Amino acid sequence: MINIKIILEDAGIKPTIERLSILKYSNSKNNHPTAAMIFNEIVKKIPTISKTTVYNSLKLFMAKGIVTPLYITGSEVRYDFVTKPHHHFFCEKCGKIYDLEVECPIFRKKHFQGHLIKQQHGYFRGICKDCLGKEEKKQS
Amino acid sequence: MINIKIILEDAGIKPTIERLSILKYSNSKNNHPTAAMIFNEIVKKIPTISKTTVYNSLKLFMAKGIVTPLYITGSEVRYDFVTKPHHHFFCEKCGKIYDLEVECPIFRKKHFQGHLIKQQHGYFRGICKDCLGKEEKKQS
DNA sequence: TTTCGTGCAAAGCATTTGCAAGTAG
DNA sequence: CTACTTGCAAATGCTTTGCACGAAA
Repeated sequence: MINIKIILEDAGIKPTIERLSILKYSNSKNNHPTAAMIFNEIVKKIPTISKTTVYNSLKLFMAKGIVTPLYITGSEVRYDFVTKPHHHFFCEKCGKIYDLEVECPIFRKKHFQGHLIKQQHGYFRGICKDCLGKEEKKQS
Repeated sequence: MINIKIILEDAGIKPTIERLSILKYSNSKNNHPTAAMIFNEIVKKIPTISKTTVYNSLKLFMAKGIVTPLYITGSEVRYDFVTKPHHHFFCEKCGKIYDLEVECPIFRKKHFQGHLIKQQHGYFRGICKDCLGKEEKKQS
């Protein structure tokens, strides 16, 4: 069980109710939400929250390395709670992003062809097993 | 030597001067340009060209599979002329994108954990060898 | 009091859309 | 004539910025 409050305190971030909610939501549902998804969910419980605060908080979390941005869809940033290194699969049908654990030597290298590698990330795109299942049902 | 005109004709696209220029530029410099970079370059030779035409043409090329979008920087789409499968390294200092040839079994799979994989892309970020070289010079 | 956090409104950018005028066959 | 292409201008959508109010130490 992860303690959200301690994560913020360890990073030197004051744990306000807004920040706790934002970090909790980006972690709990494991759905790699957009800023809009986070806002729409939290505004139900904290009606006074603004999008500015969501963006401010996410920016702060990124600076501290607590969340990472995923540029997988092209039109909007998805936020990923940082745990252990992993990769992502984006379903073009339902828009869901799955975590993938992939073993490959290149993903452990610090240098490649003279370049210093600070981040590496496997992006996969296609149709997820759930959506494939629905297609089969339709046809039968 | 690639014949740009034939590529367009084979794809069923009428090779107008604008489209030829756009495709030529996204291929020749091998710099994975943004729409703005393409526009700024071409407007020097064809002063009447509009950004709309650049976007229209790129959309058409993507629909035909002639170019692919790269969502590597987060703030803008970079366009990649499609040749053989490869991966990308983005330099945070100079913004340049390098092609990488990486061998890894996962990048050849069509299915993974039940998902249908249509595209896969290894995405690396850090500091390129040129910028590393410049840093060393400064310090000495 | 001084600093920090919040949030409204406006601005900024990349991209898309509506539509009118031009071109090719 | 008909279908396609171009390009201006306006709109859209995500994100950032300016600024003022309010809370905390």
